[in-house]
Amino acid sequence: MSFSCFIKLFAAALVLSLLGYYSAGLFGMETPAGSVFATGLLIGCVAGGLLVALYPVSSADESDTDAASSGTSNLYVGNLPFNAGPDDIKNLFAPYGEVVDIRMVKDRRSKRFKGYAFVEMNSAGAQAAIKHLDNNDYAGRTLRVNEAQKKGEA
DNA sequence: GTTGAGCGTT
Repeated sequence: MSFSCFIKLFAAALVLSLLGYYSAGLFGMETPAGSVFATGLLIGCVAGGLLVALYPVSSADESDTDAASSGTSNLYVGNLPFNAGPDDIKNLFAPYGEVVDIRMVKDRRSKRFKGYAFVEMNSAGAQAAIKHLDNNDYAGRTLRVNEAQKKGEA
């Protein structure tokens, strides 16, 4: 979420700075290219800041309505192989429901995967995933899939 | 490139 938001901000700033650069060129300004690009960067930063100030409202509203309509719940997924990635988890849970979010827990210090993750998906799919994936063999290990205890979402 | 029970991070 935060990463995609940051990427969007960065992309918006970049695009708008280029826009400012070309618009300055359209005005026929004969200023040095460096200052023109600097002005474009300034415009891009201001516009990007405004965009980010407006963006979370609509985004939160959309996600809230989506979460409320689908009824998401998070699952605790443990005993995962260390070489598993978000795509593997997504592929595991995708057949049972709509996977909204995947958070892989890694060690805060070493940034390494700790072997368990949290998957947020719609409640029906969550129950189906628990029924089908819990205590099942995956890559030589017994998968643990249960409802998460904390950080629950309404 | 390391590890193996575990309910978390921005």
